[in-house]
Amino acid sequence: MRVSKEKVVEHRHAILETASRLFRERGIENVSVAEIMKASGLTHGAFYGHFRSKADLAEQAFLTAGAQTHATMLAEESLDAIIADYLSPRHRDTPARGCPIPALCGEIARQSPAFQDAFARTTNDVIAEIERRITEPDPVARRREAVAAFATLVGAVTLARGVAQGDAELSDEILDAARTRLAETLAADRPEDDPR
Amino acid sequence: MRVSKEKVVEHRHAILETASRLFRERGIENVSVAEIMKASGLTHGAFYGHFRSKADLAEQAFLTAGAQTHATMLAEESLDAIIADYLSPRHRDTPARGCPIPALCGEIARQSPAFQDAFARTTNDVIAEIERRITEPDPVARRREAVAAFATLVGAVTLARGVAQGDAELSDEILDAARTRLAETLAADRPEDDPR
DNA sequence: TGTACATCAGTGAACGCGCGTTCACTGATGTAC
DNA sequence: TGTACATCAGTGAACGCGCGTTCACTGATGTAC
Repeated sequence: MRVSKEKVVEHRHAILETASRLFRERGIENVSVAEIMKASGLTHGAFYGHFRSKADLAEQAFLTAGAQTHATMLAEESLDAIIADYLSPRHRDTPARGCPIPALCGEIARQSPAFQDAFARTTNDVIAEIERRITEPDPVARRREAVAAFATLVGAVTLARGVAQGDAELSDEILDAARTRLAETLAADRPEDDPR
Repeated sequence: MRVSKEKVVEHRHAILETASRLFRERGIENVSVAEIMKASGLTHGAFYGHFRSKADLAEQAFLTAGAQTHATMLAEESLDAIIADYLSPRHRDTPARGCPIPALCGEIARQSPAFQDAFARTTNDVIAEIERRITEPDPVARRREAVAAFATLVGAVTLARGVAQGDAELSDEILDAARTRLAETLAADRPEDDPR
């Protein structure tokens, strides 16, 4: 049956949020359209009134999650705070609410060119947000440090999630080691801030 | 029709090698049993004479790839050579022959507990191989550096693969930045070797 | 060494299942008068 | 403001397809004599 215009907007929003959450939690290919629609309080047939295809939804859900992550980073004052959040057990254990980059990185190669472009752009945006908080004066070195730092963040979260079930201690160790390493690199960038 | 005992061994080996290659290239869930068997020169029905299930094959294929990667690392003299290999465009572009850890990390959470244990063990083995080549005398700091270095390696390869189609320049930049960062960390560990 | 037969690796049709997507239908919403 | 009707969001059955897995059958291998 037909529903009000307000409900249509609400439904579209619910589908996007549910998909964004489930895709990060279990991967795009492991979540079905029917499951997303059921979790959004609708039946699967209504899906194609809101999105052109599952691939279209996946791309928009990624952008939604990317924008939320970017906004969270903008709100953080210091790079230390961003790193602490990114490498927290909480971020490792709740990918559904976390950064979509490590969550979906492995599936990107099989997505559409438009999705791959969006993924690369979001990655660049996040790196830029890190760079803005590095005090190193040389712009080339600063950019390089930001890229390397993000690689460490993504690798630590990805690996920590991968070994979480098989070796919980190693998982914690990975997060701690990455945090310590990044803190040392940061400190070296601003010796005047670090009295050691 | 029945085949010779030698052929049986050859067939099992072919299935394992093909699966190991295809799983790393496209992920376990995106390669079918039928495709593996066809690429191994057999029909899908013969599969269950060699392996109990696809999950069983996946676990053994991972261990095969892990052992090969471990052997390659053992053959490398220096940590710099290991890092250069791991962060090479060649490793990024041919996951089928590369380290199975970044290739399969994202799918591990959905595999059997036995598989997850094997994944964590292999990760620990690779980290130990890195640690053995770090000159830092304090064992706690040395272990920490090895764990952080591997997180950076895995993150750089994973991210570089993720953005390879969408932004080839960024992909190269990620590999270079991680290599530079690790080289600097390494140099700091052995100031007597680094005249700068 | 040669023959007869039991063994069993491989074949390919078939299974039940879940997937993404389509579509005829329903009935509440929104609009024209 | 009240009524008649056109619109269209949502429903649920149905589609073709590929998946992992099973199984009756085939015919070359390996063995007992």
